[in-house]
Amino acid sequence: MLSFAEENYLKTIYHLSLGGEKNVSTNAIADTLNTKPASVTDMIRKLSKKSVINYKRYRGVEISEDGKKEALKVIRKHRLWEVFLVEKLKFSWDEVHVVAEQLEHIKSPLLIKRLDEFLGFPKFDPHGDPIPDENGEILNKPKVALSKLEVNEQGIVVAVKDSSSLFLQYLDKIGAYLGAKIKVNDRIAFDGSLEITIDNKKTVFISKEVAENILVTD
Amino acid sequence: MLSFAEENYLKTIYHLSLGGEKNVSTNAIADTLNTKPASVTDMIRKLSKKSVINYKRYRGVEISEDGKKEALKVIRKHRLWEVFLVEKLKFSWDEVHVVAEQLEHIKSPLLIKRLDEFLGFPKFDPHGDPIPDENGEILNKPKVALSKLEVNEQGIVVAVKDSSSLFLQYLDKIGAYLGAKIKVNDRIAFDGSLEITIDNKKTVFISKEVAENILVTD
DNA sequence: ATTAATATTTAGTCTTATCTAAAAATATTT
DNA sequence: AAATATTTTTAGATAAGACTAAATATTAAT
Repeated sequence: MLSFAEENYLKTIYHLSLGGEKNVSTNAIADTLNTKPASVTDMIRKLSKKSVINYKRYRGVEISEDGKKEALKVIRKHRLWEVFLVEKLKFSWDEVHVVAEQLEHIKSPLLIKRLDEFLGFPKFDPHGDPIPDENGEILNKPKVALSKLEVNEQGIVVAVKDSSSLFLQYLDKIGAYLGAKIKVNDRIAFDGSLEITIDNKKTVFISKEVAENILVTD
Repeated sequence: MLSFAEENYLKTIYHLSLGGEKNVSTNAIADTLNTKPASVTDMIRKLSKKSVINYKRYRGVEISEDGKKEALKVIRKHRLWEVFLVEKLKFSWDEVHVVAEQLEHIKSPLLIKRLDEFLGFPKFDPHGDPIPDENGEILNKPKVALSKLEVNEQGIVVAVKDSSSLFLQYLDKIGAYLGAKIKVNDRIAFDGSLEITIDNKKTVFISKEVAENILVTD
């Protein structure tokens, strides 16, 4: 059984290992967890002993199959709780993360089974990220940045790259909710900004940077 | 801010201080928490420094006003989560406690406010214990053991003294749910057992011991 | 009122998770 | 390829929460 801290490290390693390189560096882990590299080395030892990661000194870590399973369990819990908070308790997009960080560590398989049922077996969390099933399988539709669409193409908002409060609040303000349909009307050659129409109602301009941080599918 | 462990100690001290003596002994705390007296002394020091209890060496502890408030906050969370588990997630009486022990430590005032709303501002938990409000106020109807009723009197099941799984499962079996109306038909002089009718439907015999562990109000 | 029994505290140790400072290994630059 | 910079690890400390064993207070019993 993993401790809270161990679960957090493992989750971080899993997330980092999705971003390119398969070997995750000590510093990268320390940075995302706001701890010191020395602490990371200590924890890595423990996780390695529990064989949820593979580790060679000075060579970074690779998550094992077992570790991936454990990480996905935590991520499943996190995302299910986020759905609960938004759909049942009327939390806004940007308020859920901190609370879900705590709830994800509650140990009770029955609780998660029943929560899943209660929520109607959701497949995506409020940020549009897929919820792993009990076996750790993830449904993965191809996602593309809004900035990559051609003029007159459209897509459904399914996720964001930047999930800072500031960004999510901005999206709320312009009405670019999860599930919103966005059509690209025009691309301004000067700065790459876009004129878009949201849900066939509102037409706004967004910067290139914003468009790069909104992910859509068709 | 109190840690998980500190919250658990404080909750225990609060509960113990309701049972008669105002000064709670080191051993009593150790017994209910399944720790050793030496560990209790250590923790008592910490809690005393945070002024949630008053402590004099060898004289046991008394919970302070601040401490009472903190304890009631935790108890409020515990009982609200129990309502959620039973009413929304279809947990049975005897499954909720262990999970609520974990959920009660989640730190988010907003979460509890919204949960309370979502549940319709319940006043009692599934065991019939009152839920403190945001200010720590408890609604307290006088409760009496079923064994104390006269023949032909009746009452509503509002709580149990023994909340072990075995007992709760037995109550479920005979249909003596929270809120059930129980009428005492007869008292057997030989062993003090009772013949009762539950919800005007089912008539069963229960032992004196069982009757002493069911609490009712009128 | 001593003695015996019980309760409580102290002293010292362990584990988990963190830190700082220094040493060692790896990467990068010139 | 030697020198420099960066990354990672080691060594040693600290704080929380728990433990055992021994010492000290308090309470009960003769």
